[in-house]
Amino acid sequence: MTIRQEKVDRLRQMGVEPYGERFARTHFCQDLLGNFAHLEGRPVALAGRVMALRGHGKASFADLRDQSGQVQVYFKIDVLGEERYRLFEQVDIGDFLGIEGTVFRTRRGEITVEVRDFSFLAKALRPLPEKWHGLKDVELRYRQRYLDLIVSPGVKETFLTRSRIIKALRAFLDQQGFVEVETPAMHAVAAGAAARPFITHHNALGIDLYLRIALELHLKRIVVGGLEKVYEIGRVFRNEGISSRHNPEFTMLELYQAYADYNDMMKLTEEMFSQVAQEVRGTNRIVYQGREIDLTPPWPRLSMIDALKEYVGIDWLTVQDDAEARALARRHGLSIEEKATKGMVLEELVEAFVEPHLLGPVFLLDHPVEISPLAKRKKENPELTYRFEPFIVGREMGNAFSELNDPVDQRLRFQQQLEERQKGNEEAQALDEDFLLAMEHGMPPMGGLGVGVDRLVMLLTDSPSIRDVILFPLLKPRED
RNA sequence: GGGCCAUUAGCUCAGUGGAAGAGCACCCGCCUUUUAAGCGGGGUGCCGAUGGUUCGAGUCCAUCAUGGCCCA
Repeated sequence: MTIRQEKVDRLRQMGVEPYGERFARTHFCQDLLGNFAHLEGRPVALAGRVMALRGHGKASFADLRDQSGQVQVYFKIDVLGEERYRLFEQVDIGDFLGIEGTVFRTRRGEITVEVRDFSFLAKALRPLPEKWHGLKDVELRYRQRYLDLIVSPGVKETFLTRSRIIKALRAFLDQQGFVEVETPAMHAVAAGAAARPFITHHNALGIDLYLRIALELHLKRIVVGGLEKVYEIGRVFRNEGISSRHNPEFTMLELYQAYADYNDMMKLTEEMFSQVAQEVRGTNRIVYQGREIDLTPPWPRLSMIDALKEYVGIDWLTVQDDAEARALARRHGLSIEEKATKGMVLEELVEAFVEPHLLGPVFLLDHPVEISPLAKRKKENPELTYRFEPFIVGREMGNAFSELNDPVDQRLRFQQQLEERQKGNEEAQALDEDFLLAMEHGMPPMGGLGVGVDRLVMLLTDSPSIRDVILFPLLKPRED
């Protein structure tokens, strides 16, 4: 570090500014590799970071990298003259240079630029990680993601793919006639999902606010207002633990379609996943962690009750009450709280014995009403709702329902959630009076869908951890 | 929250109670088509932190910190 600082000082003494300004680049590195026939002998101007140096006394090779790729550049004292060659001797691996020169091919066949002039765009004071093994320390990879992007193979591609996935989602929804909207991230009431919120404070208003845990209730207000197909792709925040599948802030896609139901949402989901996979992978048959998954629609529909019968052999329809449900689950080795209701037990059983087996893609449907306070009850069985979750590789990829639009029932459901909360369930949903006010003005029946965008990106980039698809995952600050 | 594992040079790692090491990177010298360039020389360190055991601790023990994996 001090040695590199001395080089900066030396350059300034030589009258050269180590931190340049605008540089008029004519080509990307990849252009030279892909179009050598047309560029041989022609002048080009490249800008990028020095990735390697191979000195030969009075001539030297360097590898210059830009976003498109990497190309070799050749500095020769005959061409540059002694003075500029002395400047070149101050170049380190990691520096940003702008170079001008002519394209040729070396004896060994490598496409190279013979440098006629160059300038320092940014001198690096710290070295890059080792070129061969790269960065193995995952903590360093996340804390200094810029280094990870430079030296770890595939990382840049993952995030470029993430960008293409989000573009493809937008393209699909726009093409289906959905309107993209933006709703507040700071809420007076954190509702719309079962999760604990982050609390923040507004000084001028003198009130606490919550970072949103879902997009749902504001998007529904918009449908009340007459926009019939809306979506938002946005960050939500949940104050919970961190794991390879959970980051406290993550990206949700939510969409709502008036006059549709959850069957329409299933069709939309499978078409959307399929189309996005085609767009970024070029196929419906993707491989995730060694398993092949075929996203071609239609996906199987499996009700929770049928799933329980199929995977565990339990006939749920014969279960009479909460106590019997709890006893049944305990016989299967689950520890169930005394206050758990029949519907909660059903969810526990399915989560424990069914979900891990759902390689999918498959829609798991018809969730109990107690755990689905925003979903419409099933006509033929009011203990259940028109709700589904798409599962792929045993992983919940989203959540959707025919949305409850009866304001009286909605109030009742919220109140049941409040009772839950009083019993100690900190994740029970909050009552959003302002949302009820909107619904009381008349909310059309609609289908709604939420998709965990990060999990979709994991699936389509074959990434085992959510941290592989979030550029800066949350970490504890370092002490020093 | 619980269990297991990791933390040594800028990076990747070895070092299993007795003199802090290797490769890359870096520094000095040589080298005008090399490419994980090469040749010769140089170790640049708070061994995560704090206590303890011991004649002696990178190594053993305890606590803490950060991270990873598994579980709740």
